[in-house]
Amino acid sequence: MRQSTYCYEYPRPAVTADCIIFGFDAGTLKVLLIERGIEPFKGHWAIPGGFLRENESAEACAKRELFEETGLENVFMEQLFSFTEPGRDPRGHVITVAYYALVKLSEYELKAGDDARNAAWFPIDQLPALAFDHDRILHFAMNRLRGKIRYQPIGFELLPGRFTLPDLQALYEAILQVKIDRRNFRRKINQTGLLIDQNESVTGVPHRGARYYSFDKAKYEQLAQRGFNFEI
Amino acid sequence: MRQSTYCYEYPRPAVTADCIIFGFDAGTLKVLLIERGIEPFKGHWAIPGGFLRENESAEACAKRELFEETGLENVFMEQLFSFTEPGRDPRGHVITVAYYALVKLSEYELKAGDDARNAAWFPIDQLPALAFDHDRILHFAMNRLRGKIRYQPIGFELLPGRFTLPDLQALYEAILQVKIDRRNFRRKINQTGLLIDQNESVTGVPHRGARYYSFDKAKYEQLAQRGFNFEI
DNA sequence: ACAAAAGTGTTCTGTCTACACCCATGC
DNA sequence: GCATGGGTGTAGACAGAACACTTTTGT
Repeated sequence: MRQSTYCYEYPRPAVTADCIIFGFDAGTLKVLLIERGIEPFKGHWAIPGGFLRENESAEACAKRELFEETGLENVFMEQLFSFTEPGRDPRGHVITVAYYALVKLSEYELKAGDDARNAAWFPIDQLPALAFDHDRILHFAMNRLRGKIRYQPIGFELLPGRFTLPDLQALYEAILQVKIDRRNFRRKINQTGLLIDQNESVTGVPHRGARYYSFDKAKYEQLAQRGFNFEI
Repeated sequence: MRQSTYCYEYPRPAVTADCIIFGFDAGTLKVLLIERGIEPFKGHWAIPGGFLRENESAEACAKRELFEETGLENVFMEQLFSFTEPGRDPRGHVITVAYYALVKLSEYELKAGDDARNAAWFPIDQLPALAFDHDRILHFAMNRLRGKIRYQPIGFELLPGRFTLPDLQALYEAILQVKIDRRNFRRKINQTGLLIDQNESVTGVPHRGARYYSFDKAKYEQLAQRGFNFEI
């Protein structure tokens, strides 16, 4: 049996790891939110997260939360920022190490269903009121994603293993919130030499079907080590 | 009188804020380090930092540490990363929210002298062995600085209010570790329109003295709000 | 045959790079 | 007058932006 209280000479804030989980579906960027079942902010939507366990790193905690909510593992995850102001949480001083993850919604669909808690995907421009300072954290994550997608090939983490160039372009347009010229976009992407042509096309659409490609991650990592810079 | 112990139902890691303090002097990028007077790592050099006080934000804590070590206030400071792995500190689970600060060494020189603890500036390429995982934190900070100086006008935070273009170029060369063409560098800087000519030159040197400039921070902030992007 | 989206090249413009000579100052 | 570093312009290469027509497919 474990002792029921932990005592320290100096006060310590509580520490949580929260994770903004982004997905991309039907041309729309989405985030996974959890409806809180307990106070404070009962009934509000919140970013998934929880308190660090004993001797658990924040990243391990965030990955655990992600797995519990989505069943997904081995996805792209990166530390975002730590929010440490007293007053963020009415229960006392709680500091949050925030992460963001990019998941392939196509893979997620298969595994969902363990919903003891109420979880839902919200389009990024149709968010409900959020608990705590989670709107601030989410804006932080959006800005990071917008900045990073331009010089790191992280967009592919949001698409299925096989995707089309129109898909990829729609993803960039949704995240950057700009229209991109089709010809210039394709040229830039092709110049990187990091797409593998799958020699297959979309079928069953009433127009020419787009070609499938996949991202050559191994090649990218080789090049990255030699100072190559992905830029869109 | 305050109670002598704090008890919580669940275990909590201890939280510190540490701050890498960068300075620039004589063409060299430097960091301020503290020689530890107590175990663990007694006698090793370490990044200044300390435990969060009750209801203190990590940023406030880092600023307090900075002021205690250097006497400087209102300097550029930014959150770097949080280090949360158990095992970082032999005393138990300690998570560190790391910051980095850029200080004008010219102003610092005036105020130094409150050295109860042993503090010293080390050139970035002549570092001693560091305590804990502080070498990792420092490399993190160097990479951030290198990345950020290219698209944010933070270099000016390391120079005196009045500086010359050769000074500025030396700063960029020291941080980016590349040689830059003098003419191209000057053109780029001038194109930003953010330097104010002080109509004065260096004197007392056995060659033509370089002109003094200052950085127009107010103008930059105006432009930044309208989407202007500083790029070198 | 037509509707709907995929695919493809060229021109123009502006920016980055490379490069060499004169200028001011103190000794 | 000479040694030292400060200051300046130009030509060629390259990359980004703008732009319109043809191709494929299902109905």
